[in-house]
Amino acid sequence: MSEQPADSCIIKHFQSYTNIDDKDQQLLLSLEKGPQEWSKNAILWQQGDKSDSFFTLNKGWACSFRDMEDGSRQVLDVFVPGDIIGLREFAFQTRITSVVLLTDAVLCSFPRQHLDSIFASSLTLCNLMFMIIARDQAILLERLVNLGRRTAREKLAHFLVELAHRLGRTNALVEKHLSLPLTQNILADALGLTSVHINRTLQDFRQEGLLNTGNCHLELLNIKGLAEVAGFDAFYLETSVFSQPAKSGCSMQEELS
Amino acid sequence: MSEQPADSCIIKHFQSYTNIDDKDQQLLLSLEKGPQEWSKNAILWQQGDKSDSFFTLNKGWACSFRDMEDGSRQVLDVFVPGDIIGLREFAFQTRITSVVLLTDAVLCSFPRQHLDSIFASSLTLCNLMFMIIARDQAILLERLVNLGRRTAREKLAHFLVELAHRLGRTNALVEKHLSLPLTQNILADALGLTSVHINRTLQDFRQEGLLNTGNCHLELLNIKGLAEVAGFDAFYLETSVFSQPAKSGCSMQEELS
DNA sequence: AAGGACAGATAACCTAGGTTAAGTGATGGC
DNA sequence: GCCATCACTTAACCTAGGTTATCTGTCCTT
Repeated sequence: MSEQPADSCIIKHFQSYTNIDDKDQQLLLSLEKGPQEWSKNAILWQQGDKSDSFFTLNKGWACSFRDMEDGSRQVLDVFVPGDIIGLREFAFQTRITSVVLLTDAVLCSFPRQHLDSIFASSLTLCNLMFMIIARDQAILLERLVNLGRRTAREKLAHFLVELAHRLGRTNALVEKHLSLPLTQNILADALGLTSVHINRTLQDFRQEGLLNTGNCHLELLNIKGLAEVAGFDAFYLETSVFSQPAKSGCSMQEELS
Repeated sequence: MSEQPADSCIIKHFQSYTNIDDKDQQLLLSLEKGPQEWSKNAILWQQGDKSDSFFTLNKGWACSFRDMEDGSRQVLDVFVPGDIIGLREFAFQTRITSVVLLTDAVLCSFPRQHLDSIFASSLTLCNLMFMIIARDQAILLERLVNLGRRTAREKLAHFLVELAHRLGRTNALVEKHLSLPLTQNILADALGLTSVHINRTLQDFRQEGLLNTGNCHLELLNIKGLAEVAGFDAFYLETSVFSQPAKSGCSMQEELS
C-alpha cells in the first residue's frame, strides 16, 4: 500500500483525542478501506440494512435519522468532519437508524469484524474506542435534556452552539463566524419542532444579530450570544482518556484540558 | 474469598447476554466489590463528583437525572435490576449526571481502572462491554425519538412498554401484570411533561383498563394494549453479540433470537 | 395525636408551538 | 428558456399540554 498514515481518516480522528503510536497507526491503516467520495443526499445506509461496518467522515456533513410511521422524521445525530458514523450500531445485526449525507463527502469504511483485531492488539485503541462511544452517549444525553426541558429558542441555540464546539474542538473557534450546511427542515427534525417554528425562531435570532440564514446554510455570527440564550455549558464535551496501561509511556491528557 | 460466582451481580448480568467461561467469571469476581445495601432516596453520586467507578444494580430501581438551572429536572435513565449504572461516564473525570435510588437496593461497585484488566485479558468481555454500552445508546436513541416526535399518550405508553420489555428480557413476561415503583413526578421528568399532564394521561389509561395507579406504584394490566397506543417496536432492544474470536469455541447467539 | 411532607387528583385558564395554506425566490433538468 | 422542485417566508388560526391553585389521603416524625 502506498498510503501514508496522514491519509487515514481514522488515525486523524484518533490523533485528535490522544497520541497514537506507530504500531497502532499501522494497525488502523491496515484495517480501513478508502477514502471514497460520496455525493450530497446519498444514503449511507437505511434502517434494516445489514450492519457490518462503520465509517469515518473525512470531509462533509451527514446525519442519522429515524422515519416515523406517520411520515415525520426524527434526526438523531448530525455528524461533522472527523466524526465516526455507526459505532453505536455495533450491538445490532441490522441498522437501527438511517444515515444521509448533507453535503458531498469523503468517507472511509471500516469492517466491524476488524474491531476484534483492535481489541486484541491494542489497549490504547480499545480504551479510545470506549471513550469515543461514551462521549457520543454524553452528547445524546444532552440532546435528551434539550428536547425534554427547554424552550424552542433554547433548543435551537443549544444545538447550534454544540455544533460550533464540536467543529472547533477548542474554544478558540467559538469566537469566529461559522457556516453550517443545515436546512430548516433538518433543524426542525433534530429538535422535535416544525420548520415553521424554526423559521420564526431563526428570524428572531437574525434580528438580534446572532446569525444569518442563507440557502441551505446557517452562518453563526455571535456564538457567545447564542450560548447565553441556551445556557450552554460545554462540560459534556470535555472527555479525557482515562487510565493509561502501564506498558505505554505516553501521557494522554495534555491537550485535553 | 468465599464468594461464589452465582453471588456476583456483574456475572449474572453478563450471563444474561451470553455464556461467560470460568476464567472470565473468576476475573470479574476478583474485580467487583460488594454486594452492598442502599436505601430508597439515597444519592449514588451527583453531577460533578469524581467519576472512578460504576455499579451493577442487583436488586431495586434507580434513575439518573440532570438538575436544570430553573429548578426543573430531566430524568435520563431508569435502571432496573440487572442493569449497569455509570458505564457511560467512562469518558469523564467527573460525573455528568446524578443518580438516585427509587427503592431500597443492592449494588456492587466496580472500580473503573479494572476495565483495563478486562480489556487486556478477555476479548469476550471486551466485546460484551462494548455491546452493552451500544445497547444503552440504542435505548437513548429511542428515547430521543419518543421526546421529539410523539404525543404525551404515546410517550407514556412507549416508556412503560419499554420498561416491561427490559424487565422481562423476553416477550414471555410481557403478557403478565407488572408493578413499577415510579411516581408521576418521575414519569413527568423522564418524558418532558408535567406531573399534571401525566396524571391526566394516566386517568385515561386507567379508564381504558390499561393500568392501575397506586401509591408510588404503577401496575400495568394490558401491556399489549399499551404497546398499540405507543406503536411500540422492540427491535432496538434486540442486541446480539457479534463475531466471536476464533480461539473461543462457544456460540454466543443462541439465546438471543 | 398533631403536624409536616409528599403523592396524587382535579379544575380553570393560558400559551408555546403546531397546522394549514398561500406565497416567493433560487436551482437544476431537459 | 420552461417547468418542477425545493428552501424558505409569512399569516391566521388552533390545540396539546403547561400553569396555578386547591384539596385529598397517606405516611413519617415526634
